[in-house]
This record gives sequence, C-alpha cells and structure tokens, in this order.
Amino acid sequence: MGKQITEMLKGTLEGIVLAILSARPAYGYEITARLREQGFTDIAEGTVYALLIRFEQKGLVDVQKVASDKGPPRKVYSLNAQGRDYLDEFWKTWVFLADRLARLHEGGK
Amino acid sequence: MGKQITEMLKGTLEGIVLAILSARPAYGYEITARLREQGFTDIAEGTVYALLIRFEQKGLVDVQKVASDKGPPRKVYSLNAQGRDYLDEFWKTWVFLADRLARLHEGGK
DNA sequence: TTCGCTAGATAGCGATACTATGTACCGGTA
DNA sequence: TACCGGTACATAGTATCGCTATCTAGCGAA
Repeated sequence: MGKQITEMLKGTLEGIVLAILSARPAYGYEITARLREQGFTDIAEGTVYALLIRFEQKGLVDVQKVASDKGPPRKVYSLNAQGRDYLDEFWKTWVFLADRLARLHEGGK
Repeated sequence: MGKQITEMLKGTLEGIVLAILSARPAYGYEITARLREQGFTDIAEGTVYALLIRFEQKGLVDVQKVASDKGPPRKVYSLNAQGRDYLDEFWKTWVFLADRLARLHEGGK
C-alpha cells in the first residue's frame, strides 16, 4: 500500500480502534487481529498497544485484567461514556473530511 | 473542530492540495484561499508553503515564477505526470480507508 | 508615511505511527 | 526434559507532518 496509508492513519487509526471497542470490549492482541481481518494488514502490534495506553491516559476507556489460559493476563479495554463522546466527535470530524474529499474526487474526473 | 482534524489531515492534506492542483495550476496563497472556501478554515498558511516545497522536492510538480502586480512574485505550481501518478495512488489509498471506515460507521449504529 | 493585503519562507514544537526488540506465559512434541 | 511456536504486553528510538509564531517584502490606498 505504500507510505501514504501510514500518514493517513494518523488521527484515523485512533477512531478505528475506538469504533472497534464500541462494538464490544477487547484486548490489544485481539484488536490487532481484528484490524488485520479488516484489511489493515500492516499495522504494527506496538502501535496498537501505544494507542491503548493513550486511551487509558485520556480516560476514554475502562480497563480490566483478565487471566488467560494461554500467555500473560489480558488487559481488556471497554469504551466508557467519555470514550463514546470522543468517538462521536471523531465521526463528525471524519464525515466533514470525507465529504469534502468526495467532492474533490468527483470534480477531478 | 478541535484537535482531531489536525491529526486526520496528516497524509490527506497532501492529496487535497494535489487534487486542487490537478484541476488547474495555482500558487500558494491561492491554494490557501481555496482551501478556506471549501471549509478548511483553520489550515495555516505556513503549512501550505511547506507542503508545496515538499512536492517540488519529490518532483511531483513543475514550478514557474510569475510576476504579480501585488506583492512578491508568485510561484505557480502545476501537476506533472509523476504528480498525477502520485495523486492516483492517493485516491486508491483514500478509497480503501474510506471504505473500511464507512463499514465501521454503519456497524456502530 | 502608515496600514493592510498579498506572497513567500522558516525555526521549533507536538502528536502519531513505525521499526525493532524484549519479556513472559503456555501447550505440544521430539 | 528441552525446545519451539503462538499468545500477550511493553518500550526505546525514529521519521513524518501539520501547527504556531515570526519574518521579509512589494504594492496601493488612506
């Protein structure tokens, strides 16, 4: 996909992961896997963990440690009220941007 | 609009400006004005100039100095063949991302 | 002459995603 | 028992990009 997607993900990956969490709680490894399923094949694991820590620091998620039968305990993240507000904001911003880009795309054909 | 748009513009502003240039050649100040018309009211001028310089360094645009009757001479940028290829790539990447986000947005209602 | 608009340029900053690497736990198998 | 692969989390260092804040400079009008 090249380097363009990397820059484009800045600011959007955040919303993507929040959206995934809004569907149901999940832990880091699981989120990475789900991203890959959805076509984001080259998102680094480290990126997701760093993102989740930021969510925690901003108070957008609640965290719960859950023992796992394979590997170390999982940190399960769930979106809280503040996180949902933030996600709403994200979608508004996204729609704004997608709208304008759609117009530019149409115009340029 | 908040801080979200700032991060979201990373990687996309590049394509937006290339798309504007693909319609017709333009100079920095003009591009800034056109962005504001299209609703991007808070894009800093300095950002556009820096972006144009990057385009030049990457060889995506041709440059022509044109005297102006007001202010210093204008640097008029026009998209060249390589720039058009790059813009095509951009749209492909954008469509990929917009597609997936649309699906997430639908799912989350 | 001063103000305001046009036009371009740059230094320093902050946010974010990536690369690369490391730790640690578990089950299966040779 | 010893090793390997898969699971799970974590972090140090880097590059990119847009923003803030400033600066230079030309021109016309008040």
